[in-house]
Amino acid sequence: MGYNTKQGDLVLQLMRESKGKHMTADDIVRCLADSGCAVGKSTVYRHLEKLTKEGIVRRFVLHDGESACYQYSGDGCSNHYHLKCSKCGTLMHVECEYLDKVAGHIFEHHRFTLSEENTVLYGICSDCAGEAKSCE
Amino acid sequence: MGYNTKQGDLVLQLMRESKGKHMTADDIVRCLADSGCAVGKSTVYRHLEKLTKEGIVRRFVLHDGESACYQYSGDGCSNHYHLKCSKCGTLMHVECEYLDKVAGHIFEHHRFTLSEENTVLYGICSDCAGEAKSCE
DNA sequence: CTAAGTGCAAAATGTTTGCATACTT
DNA sequence: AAGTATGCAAACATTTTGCACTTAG
Repeated sequence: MGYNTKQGDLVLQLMRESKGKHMTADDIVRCLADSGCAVGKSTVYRHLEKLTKEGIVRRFVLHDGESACYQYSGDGCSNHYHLKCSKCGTLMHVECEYLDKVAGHIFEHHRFTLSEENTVLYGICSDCAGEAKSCE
Repeated sequence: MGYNTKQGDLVLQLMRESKGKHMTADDIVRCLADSGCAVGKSTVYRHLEKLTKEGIVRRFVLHDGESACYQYSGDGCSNHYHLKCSKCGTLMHVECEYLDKVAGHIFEHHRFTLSEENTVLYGICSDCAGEAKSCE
């Protein structure tokens, strides 16, 4: 896979541009197609696998049966937490110094290496909390 | 689903007996079939979904594309955090003042009401972190 | 008797693979 | 030219769903 190809560049470039965000394989396929540079689904998967192995991209699964997400991990990738509302399903991305310390606490006091990107904090978002409990 | 059925009992009973262990839906189907009490796959899925909603069983996704695991969560599992090792699957129950404050922080700063009992923190336990990375 | 539960097989994902063709080097 | 990468379609695995049939209340 040493060859340099248009498709490989497109995938890497998109991931790099989307630093901070995470997207599913399908998002990537659609995004590339929308920008007029369609790349085959299998090709996208193959590049994502390669990039993941190389550590350039990180792969993680947000609970349930949901599909895998990929995120550029390149340089100083700011880890962020995910808050998911159990009612409406909204996923919130949170960057927060205080929360970053939590991983440190857990490691020091509970001897457990927290994986922020694989962890989803469940609860109720303000919209759902404020409204009547009817959307269940 | 108020009805009491043989199949429902079998699934619940198996989960209860397997307290501490976790198994995939397929494990459960196979296990029941092996003990001479075959239960249809869809029925097993339906009961697992119900039990999960009721909080009697907890659902996990340990790794990437792997299938979901279910574990009896029985009684008194509220008010503390769960740490799940992505390698060995061990579930740790953690009570901790510091972590209790996290929910407060999230509510105040991110307007999100965290649900401790529905949240599982994923990472690597000290046993797995200490050993060679061979159990993958 | 009526509503709910069961289980098969088919559909619906999300991901991987086989293979002929196109592209890199 | 020789070997890789691509992309379609088919294969896969897991979970969900449609529907006729059984069972609990």
